[in-house]
Amino acid sequence: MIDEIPKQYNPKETEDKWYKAWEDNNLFSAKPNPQKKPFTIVIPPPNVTGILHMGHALNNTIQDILIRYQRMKGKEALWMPGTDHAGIATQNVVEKAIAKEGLKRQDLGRQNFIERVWVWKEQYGSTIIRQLKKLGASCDWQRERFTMDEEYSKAVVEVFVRLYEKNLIYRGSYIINWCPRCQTALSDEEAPHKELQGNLYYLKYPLKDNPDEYVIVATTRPETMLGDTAVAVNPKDKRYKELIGKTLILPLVNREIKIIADTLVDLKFGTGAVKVTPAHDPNDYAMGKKHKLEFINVMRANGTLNQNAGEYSGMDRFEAREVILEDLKEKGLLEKIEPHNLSAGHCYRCHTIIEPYLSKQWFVKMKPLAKPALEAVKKGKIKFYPTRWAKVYLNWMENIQDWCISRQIWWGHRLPVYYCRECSEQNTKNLTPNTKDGVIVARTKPDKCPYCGSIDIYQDEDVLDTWFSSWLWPFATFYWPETNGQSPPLRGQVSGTVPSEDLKYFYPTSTLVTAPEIIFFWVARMIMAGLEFMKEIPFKDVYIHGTVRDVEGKKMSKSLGNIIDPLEIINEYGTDALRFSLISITAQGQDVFLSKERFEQGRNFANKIWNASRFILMNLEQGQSPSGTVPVLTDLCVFFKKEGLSLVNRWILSRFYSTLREVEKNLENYQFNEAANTLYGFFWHEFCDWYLEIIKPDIKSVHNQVVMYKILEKFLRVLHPFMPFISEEIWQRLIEQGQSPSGTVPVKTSIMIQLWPHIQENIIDHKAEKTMQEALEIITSIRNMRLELDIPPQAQNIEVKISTSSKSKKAALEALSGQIKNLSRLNKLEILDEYRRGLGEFTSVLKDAHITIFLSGVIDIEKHKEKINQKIQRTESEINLKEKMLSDKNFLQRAPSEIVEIEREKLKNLKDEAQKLKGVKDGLR
RNA sequence: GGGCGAUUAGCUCAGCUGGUUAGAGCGCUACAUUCACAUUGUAGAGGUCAUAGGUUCAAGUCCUAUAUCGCCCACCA
Repeated sequence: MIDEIPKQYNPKETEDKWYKAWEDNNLFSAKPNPQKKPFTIVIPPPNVTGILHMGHALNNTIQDILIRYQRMKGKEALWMPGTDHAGIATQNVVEKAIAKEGLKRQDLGRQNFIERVWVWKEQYGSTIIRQLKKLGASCDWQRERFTMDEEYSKAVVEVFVRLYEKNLIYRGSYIINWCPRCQTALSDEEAPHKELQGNLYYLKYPLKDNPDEYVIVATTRPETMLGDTAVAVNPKDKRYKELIGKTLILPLVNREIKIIADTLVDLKFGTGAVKVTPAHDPNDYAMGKKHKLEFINVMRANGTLNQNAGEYSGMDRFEAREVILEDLKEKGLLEKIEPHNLSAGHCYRCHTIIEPYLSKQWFVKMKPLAKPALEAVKKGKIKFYPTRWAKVYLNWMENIQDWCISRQIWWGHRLPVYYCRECSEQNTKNLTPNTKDGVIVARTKPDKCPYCGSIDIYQDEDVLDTWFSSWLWPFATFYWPETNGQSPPLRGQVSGTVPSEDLKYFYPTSTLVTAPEIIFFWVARMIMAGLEFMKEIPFKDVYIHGTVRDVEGKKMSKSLGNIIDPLEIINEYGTDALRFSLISITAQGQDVFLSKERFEQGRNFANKIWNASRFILMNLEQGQSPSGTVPVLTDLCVFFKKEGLSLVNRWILSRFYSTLREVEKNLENYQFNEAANTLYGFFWHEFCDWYLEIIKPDIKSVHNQVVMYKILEKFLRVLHPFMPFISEEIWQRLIEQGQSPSGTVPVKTSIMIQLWPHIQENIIDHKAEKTMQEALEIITSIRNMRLELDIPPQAQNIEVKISTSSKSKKAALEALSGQIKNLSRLNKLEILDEYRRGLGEFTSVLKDAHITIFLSGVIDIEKHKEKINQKIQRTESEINLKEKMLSDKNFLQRAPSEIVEIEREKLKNLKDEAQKLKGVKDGLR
């Protein structure tokens, strides 16, 4: 049977097999259980158009670690999965697809187009879900949600109506961010500013009274001059004082515009005179309102100029810019062009430069929602990890602007807004002013107008911002607002669970794991929505992880071609390797710089675990201990009372529990890399490199059998959240083999539902750890000496004497002498309590021990002397430092006495060591 | 313009609340293959902790500047 275990771990043979087993046995599902505390994570829903990238891999690995850990800790752990309909992104993808057939969405019409999107969604929308499964994500898939599910959409409508009724949603004409390519309004967050290399154009606007005189204005977007309706100067500006109130002739259009005074104008910028285009700039818009200027829109939705642009009508905005500059230049009205760096908003979906555009949109009033959300973080009800993100959050929240939520696209939640044609006509005629412009906001389409009774009613064409549904994710996924238990059945039919109970039980959720880019879009808004609609925070902790970058620090993106595909890594190295490598290099909240080679570490670790386990399985007695008195799996505590354990076993057990404690602490503090590295170091460098090597010759002893088995078994459980597949594979083999005939042992079940090992404080033995540490140092020194003295590795006729004046150390060394001989490949070892120098020997000095090696062959005495000399020098310089320190009155007075004691002790040891070294040196003649 | 982060070994990075000799992975050097594992083992080399001040008995760690790189936010037309 053992022979069947291959020498190399093959992830492909285990991963799909175990994932299927977990799913088939419903191990991911969670439901309210009054016996247990809940632990809930809602997944940041990936876009349906998404394909798994490293960011997802990192994000979801972290969540899976948390969920698996808490599940093993005995919590009812729910990881709620789902996808986001991603309005603009998805619409763009499908538009591209139909473009291949030579079609535009307008050719299909709204209804048909949306049907196409649904078809697309059914076909490709589960790609990302399948990929998350490859990653080992233990989501409760029976609960999978989609932001356009029927029930979810009800929540969206409900929220819109409630906010409208509270006067927190309004409609109005404002300058918004317009993407001429997507042809929709965007929120401020969706139009991030990027630096652009542009120009500052100085244009001359002639005075009406005196066409030979000009006011020169500076602009970065000269094409908007066609919509200018004023020129503004600062009232304090002496240069223009005389001109305020005068009239200018707007070139090319020959419109008369006034010079107005406004403090908004910066005296130092440009010429101090600014052209005012109220329909195309937010500042100008404000001035336009204030000074009652005319609003002239010169652009169409697609970014071409409209009929107000006269002869430039039909040109693209950037094409028009060039032509207009040409024309101005011809008329001598272009003063100069200066290079100028500016920043402009870019569409976050298609990267087109945003046009500030006057249009009628729907907005959410944010200040009232922000207030409690600010408090929640300020009072520490919600904590950010790392804490610095709280500042970012607070800063944004304090300066929050109203949220533009209407989008002029087709894919999304249509606004629950209806218009009565009758009323709006009446209203334009100003006959019935109390009909709210015929606007009806309702949960379902009304049969007739509540104002006038007309049945001529139509729904608003626009859809809502995707984030207007995502911000409800922590509770809408539990079928809020249904609360009467009569809600729609869960997908996959989990019987006995009623959604309202779920919401009560699992909300507020525990931890949200996400990336910094999404704090404003999603995290902040979820907090506002949770507090507004649930009257409670949506989550307690927010863990913000870093961005995955390439080795040069660039964000990984398709267009840069610097992507490392997680699926390729899974294919090549295995999922566990991917997860472990990612986690081990991700310091809390720091960005991750990745190259493919990084994943070798995880693969190698998996292989190490595999082979160590293979070794243990090969050497593990079946079922019962050889003596028949000690069942292999008897609880350690009971066992220890009966039998005294060797130092080695006490040491490794203590090390294991110390490690476990460290890992737990790290996980509770969201220090995943620390946890992973602690585990790695323990298993590889302590358990494998030392422990297994030490016990190898005596591996069949009862103690060694029990301890080796117990540590592997417990280690696998601790490893499981990090490397779920390999831990399960080995666990299954181990449990089967280790099972005792008495049947008192854990039944053969999945590792993922086992309990996390309990820290047995009484087994942590610092003294044993220290003694062992020193013994290991001695072995290392002997090995080192062999190399230094060029003793061939095969040579075994080596004699060593270890002399120490410490009685306890002597006892420990005596107990370990067999192992020391073995690991240092010695033929004879003596432990003495006093060092006596003799001829033909070579001695190394440790803190309180001499190691003397006897050789009859040829050796390089000079080389050895040199080494000793170096060591003496190093020790003496250290002694100097310490002496200085210990003669410093300030130090003695102010440092805590323990520290002083430690330093004194250290100095004593150093002096001792120097003494011994000198003795050894003298012994070399 | 405001804010945040980074600067530690050849490379990529850890180092939590100041306190023994600053760590890891990769790479490098030497040696090792009847050994669970060469995706390995043993041993080793390699660091003025960006710079300058300061606080402290004590600074990689705290404070203040400076430099370089990166990110986020902002209505300089």
